[in-house]
Amino acid sequence: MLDKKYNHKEVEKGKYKKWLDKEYFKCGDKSKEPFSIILPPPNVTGKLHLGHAWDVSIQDIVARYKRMQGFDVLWLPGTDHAAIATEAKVVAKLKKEGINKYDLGREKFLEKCWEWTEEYGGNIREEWANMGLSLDYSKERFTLDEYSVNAVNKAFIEMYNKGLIYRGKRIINWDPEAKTALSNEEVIYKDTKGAFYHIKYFIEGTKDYLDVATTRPETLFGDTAVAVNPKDDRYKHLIGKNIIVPIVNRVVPIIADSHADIDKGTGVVKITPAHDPNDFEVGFRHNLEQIVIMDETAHMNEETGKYNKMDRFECREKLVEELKEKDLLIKIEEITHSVGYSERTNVMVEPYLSEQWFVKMKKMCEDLIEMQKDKNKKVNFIPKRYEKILIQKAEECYDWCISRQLWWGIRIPIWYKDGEMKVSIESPGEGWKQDEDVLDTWFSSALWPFSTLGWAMEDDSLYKRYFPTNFMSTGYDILFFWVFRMMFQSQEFTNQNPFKECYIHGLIRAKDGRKMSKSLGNGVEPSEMVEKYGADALRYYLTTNSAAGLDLRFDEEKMASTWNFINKLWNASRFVLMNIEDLKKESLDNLKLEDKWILTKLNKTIKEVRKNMDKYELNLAGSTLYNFIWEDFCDNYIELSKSSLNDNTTKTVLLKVLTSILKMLHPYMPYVTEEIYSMLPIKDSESIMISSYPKYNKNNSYIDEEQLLNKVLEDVTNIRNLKVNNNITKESSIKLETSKDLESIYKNALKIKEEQLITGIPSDKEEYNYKSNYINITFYQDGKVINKELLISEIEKLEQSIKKRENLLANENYVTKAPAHVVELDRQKLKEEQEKLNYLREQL
RNA sequence: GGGCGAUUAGCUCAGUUGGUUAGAGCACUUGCCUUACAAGCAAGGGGUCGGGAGUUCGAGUCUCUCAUCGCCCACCA
Repeated sequence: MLDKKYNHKEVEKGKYKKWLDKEYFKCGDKSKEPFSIILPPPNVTGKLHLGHAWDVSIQDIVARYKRMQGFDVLWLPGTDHAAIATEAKVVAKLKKEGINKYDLGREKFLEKCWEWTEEYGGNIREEWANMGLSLDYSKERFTLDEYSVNAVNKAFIEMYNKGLIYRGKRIINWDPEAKTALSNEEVIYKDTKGAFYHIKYFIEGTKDYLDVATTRPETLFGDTAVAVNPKDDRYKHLIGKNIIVPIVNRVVPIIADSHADIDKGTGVVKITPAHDPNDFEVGFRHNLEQIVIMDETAHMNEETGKYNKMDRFECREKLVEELKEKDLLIKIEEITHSVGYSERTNVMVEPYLSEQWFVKMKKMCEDLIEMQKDKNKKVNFIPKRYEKILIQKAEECYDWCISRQLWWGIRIPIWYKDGEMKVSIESPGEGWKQDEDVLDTWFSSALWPFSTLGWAMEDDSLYKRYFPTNFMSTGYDILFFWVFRMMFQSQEFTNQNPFKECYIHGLIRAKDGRKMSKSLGNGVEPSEMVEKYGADALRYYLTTNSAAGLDLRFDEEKMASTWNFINKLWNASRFVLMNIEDLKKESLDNLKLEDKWILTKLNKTIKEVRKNMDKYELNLAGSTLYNFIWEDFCDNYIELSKSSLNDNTTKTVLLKVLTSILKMLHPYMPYVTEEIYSMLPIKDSESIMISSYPKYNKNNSYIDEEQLLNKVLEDVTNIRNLKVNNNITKESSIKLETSKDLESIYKNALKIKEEQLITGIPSDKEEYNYKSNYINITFYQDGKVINKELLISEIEKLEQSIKKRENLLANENYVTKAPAHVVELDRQKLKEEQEKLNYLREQL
């Protein structure tokens, strides 16, 4: 016997281990059609947050659904070394111990990183288990294992040989804290208070100066020109003359370049080719010298004279003082402008001239756009709009900086000796030195859908069977970081897209709509919710409370109401199990009206749920189930079944409906459905996980009976309403006229006792009547206080409705143009309303 | 500057190719311990679907426009 209350801790205990022991999560049944999902690998040293919990719930639902439909499902788990994020954490930890990364040396430092990975790597696996995820752990991968490293090397070498990867001295985004280059995607722009510093630049040999405005005065040490727009009449005469950079007193040319915007600031712009991406381009066009004025920690270098070794911000302050003193500062105009910060270390990014490795993007972006136009090859995005966003990104693509001056990662397979350069995994021989840099962590992630399957391994059988994968799910925040890059890399190396469907979900927000973050202290841990409400409740809540692609505000009240729903399921199951214990053999020979009704509703529900599951509309499938279970099954069918619980047919219907409900809920709520399923007296498999998903069966539909009981239940509601409104008690006498078939249903639903029934009409009582096509019922009791107001307002409402409908049906356009069944429904409805109106008028 | 999304009940949100009276959870009112469940049951109240215009027999849904909030990209001397 089940407990009276659902206890998620009891229910969830031990089940995951059992599934693992039985190897239900393992793929490989060749007799079945393959279906594959690759889990987006979380940061190995991170924690599972609610966003992950959402993401993995979606995937597990799809995996379990497909498995129950008879697919050979591979859901491959893995973790990411997350180069910069992990390295930053290890550096911070060492710092606390008073150890400097560079003193430790590369090899020792990597040992520390591996230790860290071992220590924290288990956390993630534990949290996957808590969520009940049906991952095939025998295929688990890590972005630094040989599957990934081999693939990265193979891909790099191929791209290098094709000329898709090149080395160049460019302005990149430099993180002076982590001392590494970043890709554009790793820079976050934030509005920051700053100022325009207007500085006097004297024209050579004159006492005239130009007002040059800059937000970064300290970069003047690197100025090698001042530019004006060639069309700017104010300065035309100065083009070709020289100007003197203040403080350093360097003589530089005044050049004409369209980069200078006539309407912006003073129209004069200083050019610092080594410290600004636009200036770099200008410098390139005009063949200007590039003077680097900072070191890799964003401290000033020897080019800056007395400011040498000073921090960039301190230098700015001191330099402005000096400019003031020397009367070179015209004014300081405070502004708010957006400034780039490093995604990981949160320090202000410095545009920095350095030698880096890049992936040439133009051709691959064009190919991606082309492939997206091919119906058979494209990735289907859910929701669709993300395809457009991706194409826009591809249209304005720029080259991808892939080298990172870090140690934790996959090293670039390039070797140098005496100015020569060779691409190779192993050292080409004596005296060759490998490039010091590692690759952007996203370079390995981009290959993930096929590297994990053994694309670069001798045994590529998994790759052959499961690639391309069927389904990918991820948040929109990594659309450009990851989805985009997986697509072009996969297209480059396999000529096809890495997945057929790509489900994009939003971000989890706090209840007030703000981002969940450590600093705000409003974060919610999934493990906390699992503890409090169970994994089943968390999974169902996350996947049924928003539409695809939109953010979700986390609301613990809804978690609680999800728990209530499971408790409802639990108790309905309790009721069914209590009453079918002795069911030996299923039998449906004696179907009553309510049996046909619930079986038809069930059949419709199966159809609807499957339709939505197939479209990955998990919220719609979920709410269809919710309504069916709570309203149709619990509130109506179970109540009606109570009068015939000894009947084998009733028992069978209860079992059948419950079994189907459990199966359809299983992808959402694996634990509780497994628990209840295990107690069913008759079932088709040892675990619900490996049972088959309910199928729509058109022979199981009794449309007429369904309609009839729907009407009867409407009557029941109306009669209950009449009773409530008029205070009709259990002691009232009742005259009941209805058909034989419906009598017991009405009696049951309205809880009419035999002794209340009378045949004559008592003269001294007041009467209350309700009549429809199926029933004519009158209640008699003393002391009538007619609720005239209520009756009148009801009549008024009805009259309005009738008028509206009559007008509609009088409209020839409507009658001729609208579909026949819609018009027919209106006619029927009108008839019913008119009958009801007559009735109400009589009562008044 | 370019683009995307949101705006529906007091709150948080669903709403499929345009088609009966726009739904749910929570909150609210009234009455019930009816032996599956009081974390429940029964009956209710509450919405001119952000504003305006258009297409249509018919618009929460399609088109245009305005507003507010949010996000992404680009620029940022």
